[in-house]
Amino acid sequence: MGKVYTIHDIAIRLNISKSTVSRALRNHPDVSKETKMLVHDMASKLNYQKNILASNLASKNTNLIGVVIPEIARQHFFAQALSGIQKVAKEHGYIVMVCQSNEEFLEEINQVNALVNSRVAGILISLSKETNDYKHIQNAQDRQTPVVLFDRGTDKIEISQVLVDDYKGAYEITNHLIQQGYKNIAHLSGPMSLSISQKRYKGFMDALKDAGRSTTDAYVLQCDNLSLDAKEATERILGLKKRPDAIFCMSDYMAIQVLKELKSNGVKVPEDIALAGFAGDPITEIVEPQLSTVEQPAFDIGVQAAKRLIMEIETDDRETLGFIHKILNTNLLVRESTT
Amino acid sequence: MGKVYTIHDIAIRLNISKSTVSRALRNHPDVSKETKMLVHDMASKLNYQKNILASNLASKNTNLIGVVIPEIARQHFFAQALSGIQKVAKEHGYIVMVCQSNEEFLEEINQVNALVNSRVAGILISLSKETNDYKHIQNAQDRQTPVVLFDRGTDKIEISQVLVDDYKGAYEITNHLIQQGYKNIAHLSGPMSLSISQKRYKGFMDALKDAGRSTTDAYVLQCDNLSLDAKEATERILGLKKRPDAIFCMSDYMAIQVLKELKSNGVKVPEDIALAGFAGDPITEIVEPQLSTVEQPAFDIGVQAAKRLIMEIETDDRETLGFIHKILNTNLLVRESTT
DNA sequence: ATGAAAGCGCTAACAG
DNA sequence: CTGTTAGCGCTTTCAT
Repeated sequence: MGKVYTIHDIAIRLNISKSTVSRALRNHPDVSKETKMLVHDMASKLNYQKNILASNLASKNTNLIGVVIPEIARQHFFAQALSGIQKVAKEHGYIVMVCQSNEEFLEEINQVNALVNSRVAGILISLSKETNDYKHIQNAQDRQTPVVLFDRGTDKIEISQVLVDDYKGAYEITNHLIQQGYKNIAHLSGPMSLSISQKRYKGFMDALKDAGRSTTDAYVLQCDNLSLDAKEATERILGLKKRPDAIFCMSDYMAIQVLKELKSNGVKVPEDIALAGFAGDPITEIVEPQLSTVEQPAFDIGVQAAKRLIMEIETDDRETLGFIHKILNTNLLVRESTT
Repeated sequence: MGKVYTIHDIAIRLNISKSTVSRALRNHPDVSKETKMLVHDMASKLNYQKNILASNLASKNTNLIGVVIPEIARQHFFAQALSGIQKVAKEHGYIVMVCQSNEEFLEEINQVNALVNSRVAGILISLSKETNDYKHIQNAQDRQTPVVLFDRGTDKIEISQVLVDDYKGAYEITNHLIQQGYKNIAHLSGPMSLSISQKRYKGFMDALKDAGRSTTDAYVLQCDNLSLDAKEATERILGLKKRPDAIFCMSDYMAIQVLKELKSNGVKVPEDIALAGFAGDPITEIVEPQLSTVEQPAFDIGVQAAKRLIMEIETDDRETLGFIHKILNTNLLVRESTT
């Protein structure tokens, strides 16, 4: 039932001006030690809490960082990246607010706009798989809100991005499959609107090509959980007259589903079909057989992206700071499912 | 580089007053169709976006709901609950901002205070496992910010809570173990600061008692990942002279780790030792053997908690609305690991 | 070192 | 239906 006190209240009680209180509270050098003491004491006595809305409105800046990710759950990657973001944000005195786009374009637009309107200091986005238009992002930037993309980027607009070397990661694991002697490698790719799908697909194809394999008969299924889910895709693969002896899935999440489906069809991994994923989700270590995958530096992506965003927020010359593309390395994890 | 326009800008251009613009934008009935048209047109022409800070400051309310959860990842439960929260929030025009306490008390306090200071309309909290003092929550309520606890509650303060029937869930799965003929059931409990640990522990003990079992020699290990992690706990159990023939873990997360450890020690589940978890995490269906567990209505918890919070936010008589304790039912999932 | 005054961008009586 | 006038609670010149 407590009244909510303002600087006014404490100014009155101390018989000084609002301005002085405001300064004292922010530890402004122009305030005497004694006044500061008095103010702080009174503040804690009244349990004063600064109204951040008012503060931000007046000072025209906030300590909020908005994060928009496709989904918070299921993908261990985002959770990890988020931790990285939060670590850095905290160190620099920012609070992060997280929004989910649920992989929906319209929802992403909504969230971004809501964040901009809430006058966040900056925004970190990992694009939804439906996103193929970037006006909302452009718009945010135009409205002086720095934006940094992480993990899922685009070349269509000028913007800082912190990504993973998806191409190389896919290339390496495909190559590993080839080295292991698998002759007929299928690829379950993701929606091609996603940069990561494209790059992983390309890495896959190039690895085949470079090994002198025909890429024309490489069996690729685009699997986006809408028109085609992993379960169905697996069935199709199993139904092929020339059944692949290895499957490279563009994500661990897919790989897990495929594994489940293979098992329930009595197909042995890796004896009958080898299986590889992408992400480095901890679950790949738990399933049987353990899944080979491409480990991503998820936490570090978050860290780098947040650091860059904060730099863009705090610079006084955005113009000459420009944009960066940072590509982080992956790490091939060879496990039971491909050996 | 775009200038950021305000209602003032559009008022000037249209030669009307700010108030009318403000009203038109909010679709106030007192504004003529034509003016509304003009205003909206001009607004979109200038790409006007309302400054929510100013709006909220003036109207003294926000459309933000803060959520504080121990951790966003790893526990599928929270992700699910969050989805439920977001669904309801969206339906009612609220935006949710999510904060992690990382299971740390101090971090929880920080997050709650930050949310209150940002003048969120209300807060949903699932307590950290370190939390045993509730001043920060009391404080938020005192400052007119409704708070609802979900999943992890407490009886120490008067507050609305949406919980799961942990006691009954634990009782039932323990009973199932007993029915299956397991004679020596161990329990890996969680930190006793957590209401859910206590209730699950009690459910376990009572089930034994009611079956006429001696509870004094029931082997219970309190396992909080700090003083004792699941791996170590498993080793201890395996080292027992009178080795248990079943283990009931207070969480699926624990159960998975135990399972891993049992396997790596060549112990067969359920032949040598049966294993059960709690939560209904999808991972329990993926591991081998599939884990018996107690399914929680995670999404629904989120839904109910959010609904209640919004009710408390929007009521004009908080006093007589009072608090509620809502206990949702669980569902026993019997699978391979206990049969 | 402190105060007075203006204003951030919006909403909300109150008039008319 | 529209305009005028005050604020919301804080920051920020500009004086003193």
